Amino acid sequence: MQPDTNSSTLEPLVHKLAYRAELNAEDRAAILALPFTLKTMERGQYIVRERELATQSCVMLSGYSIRSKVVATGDRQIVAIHMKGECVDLQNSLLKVADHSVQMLTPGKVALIPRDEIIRLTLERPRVGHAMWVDTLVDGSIFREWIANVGRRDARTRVAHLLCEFAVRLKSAGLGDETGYELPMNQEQLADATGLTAVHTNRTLQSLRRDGLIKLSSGILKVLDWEALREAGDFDELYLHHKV
Amino acid sequence: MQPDTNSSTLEPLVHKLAYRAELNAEDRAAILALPFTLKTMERGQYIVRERELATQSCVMLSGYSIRSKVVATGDRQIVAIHMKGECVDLQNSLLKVADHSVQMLTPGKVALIPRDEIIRLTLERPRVGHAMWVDTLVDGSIFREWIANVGRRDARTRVAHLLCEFAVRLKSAGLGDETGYELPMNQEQLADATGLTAVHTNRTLQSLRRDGLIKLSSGILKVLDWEALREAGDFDELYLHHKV
DNA sequence: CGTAGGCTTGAAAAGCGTCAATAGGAGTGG
DNA sequence: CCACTCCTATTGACGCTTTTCAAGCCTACG
Repeated sequence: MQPDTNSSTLEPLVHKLAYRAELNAEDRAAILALPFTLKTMERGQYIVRERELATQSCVMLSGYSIRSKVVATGDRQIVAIHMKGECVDLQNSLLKVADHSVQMLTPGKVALIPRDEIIRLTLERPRVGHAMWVDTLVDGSIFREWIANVGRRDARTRVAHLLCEFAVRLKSAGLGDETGYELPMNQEQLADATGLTAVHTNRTLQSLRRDGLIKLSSGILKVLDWEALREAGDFDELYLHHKV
Repeated sequence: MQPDTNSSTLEPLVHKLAYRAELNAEDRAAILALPFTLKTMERGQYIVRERELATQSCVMLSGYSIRSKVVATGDRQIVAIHMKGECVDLQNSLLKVADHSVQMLTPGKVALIPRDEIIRLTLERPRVGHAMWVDTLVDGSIFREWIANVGRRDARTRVAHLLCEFAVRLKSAGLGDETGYELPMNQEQLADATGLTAVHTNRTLQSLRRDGLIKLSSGILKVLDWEALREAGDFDELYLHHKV
């Protein structure tokens, strides 16, 4: 089921898009034929910074990245996390000036594709354009769930929800499943993603551990009771639209 | 500048999309030629409910609507507000099963367009597809700002931010400006949009009034000091991508 | 062996939520 | 024109979740 995981081709993107809409062989070939620059990124390195002009789109080939915004008090809110195969910067590049930053969470490889090439491809091959559009709609769905998560859930629920989302998304990227995975974020980053402080995130994780839902140490998360975690996190994967 | 505001044609949609990408006369005509059902909606009426199958997309011709999600505790989070010209249900209809509800905030008219017709149009006229895609990307940008708003800003800042967003969006829809507008939400709805309680929203509004930033009574908001409100709300309209 | 980054802990304060009661205003019907 | 009702706004007192600040502790790694 897992496609070519060669980290030097756009195969992960094809895999992702083919999941969003039906693509024929020519469509796939056209995506693979996109010109791109391969770039090896370090942990913490910025792909785009807020207010910059973005002229390239970025596809994750390996590693993880986050999108974040900084508010007036200097606090940071992580608004999305991206993994293999995801297009992290269509948003910024199509809208020209970046309204948020994108930064590597771990080391990894990315493919930088000129914006104009993406646009050309979508105009020439409307089905590819449709797949990208649908993918953008799914991103939107995740954003909406995150709004609800930080807006209306308490700390414990928020954290559990995030851990559940990770499990499901990592599974479909072939990087984990409901029994556990490698969590690429530290507690401060979890806090920034859930709108909490690092201290409270720590206490919340302890509460989840104490109740036997998870085991988490040195970046390895073990889900001890998936159903309980799912319930604690008010998690319903519908919004991920994984089975289209 | 304002287009035909006839509330029985898709002109508001053309206006909106033409703002997102360049459309020629044929593109515009094709949009206007989309088959649709005109529907007059009452306040509070649902356009789509969470988990329903959505087969139609909905364009707002007049009035306001909200998207919302309900969490396990029964609390509601409003994740978006829509006004004239906006396509409120591409998200749900392209993704087939609705991951959130859409409901009228005020009475108004909407045009229901079969999903397949939208897809057909975007495949036949990639430029129209591109415009819709960009529009979806802007929606995403607004979602991200809302995540930051409810995740990292305090009550006063959140409310002020929302009031600022309204001013700018209403202005571009020709329904108000930075000096004031008709606010189509009550305090409970403001609370649901900002992730606060109605009581605390009330106190927050009073604080903004006391400081001479706004005047708000019976649904009419007057902005007494735009610069101060903007600052109080940590508001920077970049994320609305209004000047493409 | 020392340092740095991340994790953990405690105590106190703050912000926001909860509960419950009151007030105001618009519309309705007598 | 008044009485009634419904919906929304307002207020007060209290409690709880989360934040803040500050210190200490691990563990990986050079």
